[in-house]
Amino acid sequence: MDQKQQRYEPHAIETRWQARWDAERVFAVSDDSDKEKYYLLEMFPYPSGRIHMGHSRVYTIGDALARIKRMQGFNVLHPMGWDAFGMPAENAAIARNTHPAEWTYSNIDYMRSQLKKLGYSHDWGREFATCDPSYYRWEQLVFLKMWEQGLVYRKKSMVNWCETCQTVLANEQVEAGNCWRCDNPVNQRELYGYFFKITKYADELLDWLDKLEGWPEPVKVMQRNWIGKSYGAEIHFPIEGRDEMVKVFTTRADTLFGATFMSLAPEHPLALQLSEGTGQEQAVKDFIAKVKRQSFSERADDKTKEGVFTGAYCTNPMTGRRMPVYVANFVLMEYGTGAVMAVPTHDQRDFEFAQEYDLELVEVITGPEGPLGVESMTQAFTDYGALVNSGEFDGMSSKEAQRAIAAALEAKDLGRETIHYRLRDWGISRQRYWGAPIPVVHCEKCGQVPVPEKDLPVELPLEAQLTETGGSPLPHLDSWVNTACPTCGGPAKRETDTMDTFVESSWYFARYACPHYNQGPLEPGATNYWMPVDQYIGGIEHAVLHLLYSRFYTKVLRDLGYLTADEPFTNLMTQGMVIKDGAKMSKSKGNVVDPDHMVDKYGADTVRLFILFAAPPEKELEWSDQGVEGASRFLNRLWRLGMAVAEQAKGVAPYASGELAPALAALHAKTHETIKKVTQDTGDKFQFNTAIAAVMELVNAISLAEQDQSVAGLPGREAVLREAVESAVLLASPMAPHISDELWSRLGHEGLLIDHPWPSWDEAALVQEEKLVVVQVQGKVRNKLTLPASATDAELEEAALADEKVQKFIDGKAVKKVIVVQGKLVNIVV
RNA sequence: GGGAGCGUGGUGGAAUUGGUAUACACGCUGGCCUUAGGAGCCAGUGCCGCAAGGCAUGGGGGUUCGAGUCCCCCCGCUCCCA
Repeated sequence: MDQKQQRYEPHAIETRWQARWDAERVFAVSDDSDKEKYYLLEMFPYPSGRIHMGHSRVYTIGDALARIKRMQGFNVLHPMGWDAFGMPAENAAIARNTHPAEWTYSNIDYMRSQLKKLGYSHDWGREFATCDPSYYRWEQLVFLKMWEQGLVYRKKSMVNWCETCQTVLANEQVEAGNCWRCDNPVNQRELYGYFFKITKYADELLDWLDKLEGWPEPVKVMQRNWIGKSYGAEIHFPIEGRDEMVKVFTTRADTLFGATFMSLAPEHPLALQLSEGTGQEQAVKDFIAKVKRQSFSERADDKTKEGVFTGAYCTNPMTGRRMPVYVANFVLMEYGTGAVMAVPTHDQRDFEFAQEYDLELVEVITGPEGPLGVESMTQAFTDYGALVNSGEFDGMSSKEAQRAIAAALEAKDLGRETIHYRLRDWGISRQRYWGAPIPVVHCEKCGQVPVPEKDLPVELPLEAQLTETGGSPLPHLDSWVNTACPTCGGPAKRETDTMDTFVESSWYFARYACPHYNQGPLEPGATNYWMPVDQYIGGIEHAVLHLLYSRFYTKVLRDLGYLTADEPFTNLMTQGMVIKDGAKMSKSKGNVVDPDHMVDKYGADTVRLFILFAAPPEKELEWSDQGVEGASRFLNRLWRLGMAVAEQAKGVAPYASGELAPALAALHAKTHETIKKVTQDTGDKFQFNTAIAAVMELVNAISLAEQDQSVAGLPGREAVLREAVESAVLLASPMAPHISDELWSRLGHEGLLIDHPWPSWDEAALVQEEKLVVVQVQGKVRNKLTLPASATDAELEEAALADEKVQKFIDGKAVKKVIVVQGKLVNIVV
């Protein structure tokens, strides 16, 4: 062995082992196995150019778990690929005068090499990029099948338009009025687009959340809120002098008798119409224009409740009251019907609005304390209660009245009980180039015609030239746009919108089961075996985006007969962000740490170990250069000990049985305690931080024992040391796989640790002869006694009472009570 | 405004069903070794106190033999929804 190799040299070691893993294809899996399957998946990356710290974290967490499961005897699928369509490719292509495809594929090549440098156990044989026609052709096929089932439709509607991105966004992709990707304000525009009927699955998506026991509660709550199922009534308010109704959805039909005016969203089609000829037309126009200039947050701010009278009136269908119709900024077109029956006595926003514009108050619900009196109300009474001033419904509870009033309205054909969902259909049309073409052609004679299956894929034309103005080049690419109608053969034009890239990520996880299958999107045998994903890992920012779309799409695939799984992900883990100096890493803040630089400086094992050690996975991780140094120091320590023991215990088998001196018995016990702790901390929980702490404790204990002169030459010393070191190496291997494989080989083993069984602990080794018993007086710790483990509770009590220090605190007082806890604690009450 | 979560040393963070608060690591202090130290090893490190001891898990109450953990109120921070 050459002298140089005695030192821990991470780069040499890592290159060597990565080459061997690659050459032997050790991470390739098949579904032909007697072992139980375990499908572990991290959210796949967008090939933006370089791996960032967030990627390193999610893939390190996933890799540690994948390796543990593999060692524990599972047939582990751990694939990797690329979410490769998307706008950054277009922007980069324009900026660099290249093509999105070229930019994307070169990024993929670079990022793949980065991931490999981190030593992840991905099965690269299953890699694919979603921008490859062999992938998106199946998405187009599913689109056609969805079309047949009425799950896709085209409509003109008000849509969210991001000016910066020059495209439409789905509701889920608008965050606080801004674009989820570029964070610029989103405005409304009327456009044609294709929609997936996710609303048809609203109930199933909601109900199944209760069965997803392996999902974090916050994510489920967010999805529940997003779906927003509410029971209530639709109520029609006839408009005075017109043959039209204002339709309203309310969950508080019980307050109908208190509705004294009507509030419309500024975008409501009736808002302007109703003001025509009333003299209020200009005022309404000005107000709408003003609201349009307001940002989302200004509008949502409770303090700025503003409105304007339209000059028109509608009629309360129960009381016949004449209700002035207002346009109000706090009413949003996106929710409900864009119109709110205003009950100022029992809704706080309506109350404030009524105060501002001096509108009438009628109290119709009373609480246990009786009526508040409209004169003295300082805020709305929003609780449920008993009805008053409500005619035949007086005395009913809110709950009873809601149903009774809805029934009464239905009898008059002016309303009905109904269920409302906040969830809207998923708009998937994007006015962008770098995406999967929507397989439809538009014929003057036949209208919209789906492309026949045999003509798939509709390939994205790579010859398109992007222009600096940003829009999609597809509408201008005549050679591609002009085609023949599949039905009549006449001239037709291709749809030039592409699909939302969230469609690709809604089924990639299933495609990993059969990435090369070319008879359809999914091969039944493979997906039946692998799906659903047993453990999914990714950022919580996708709680109502990717994670909701994927659930929906999985159910669609199931109903189309492509899958049998009901849900895509059995267990979900959402990892926290990586931050530096208390803030999210960003170029503008200058606090970005590049994982590549860290790997170059310290090696992949150190980076991985630090990432896992610094924080539990679901929490934020504060990057610390000193913390990385600490991880590096630990690996150096492990290396030195491993090498020392390899030398001293050459040819010695790990300890199995025989009498041991107390110090050696203690190390043997520590070894098994550590195996137990690491197994438990990493198994169902993902507490790699405490697992690593336990391995560090073991290594500290080995280090002490190795230097302990009092055990030198004693029987079993080398065997115990070997057992301890080999255990430490095995337990550390999922986190720091390269150094572990290297030490394993230096310890005289042939195989790879990934193929080695996970160590098991011996309960007998954990049994100690003596126990530390804490003695309290009045609940305060007064002494700690070392007593035989066999001591009974009575003996513990006796020993505690006899103790000098304890006596001092009892101070001659009468002992009232003694509590003994399972041979580890005695509390004396005086 | 509504909902959820979180507040533990100088720092990141540990603490089974309520049972030794501060594991592990960083940082810091002192020492050893060294031509040197961004290496290694040893010791110390919650606060007050010479000590005995007392006080400490955002603040205040409560339940309990015993509370970081359970309950109530308040303060602060974060996230989601409006």
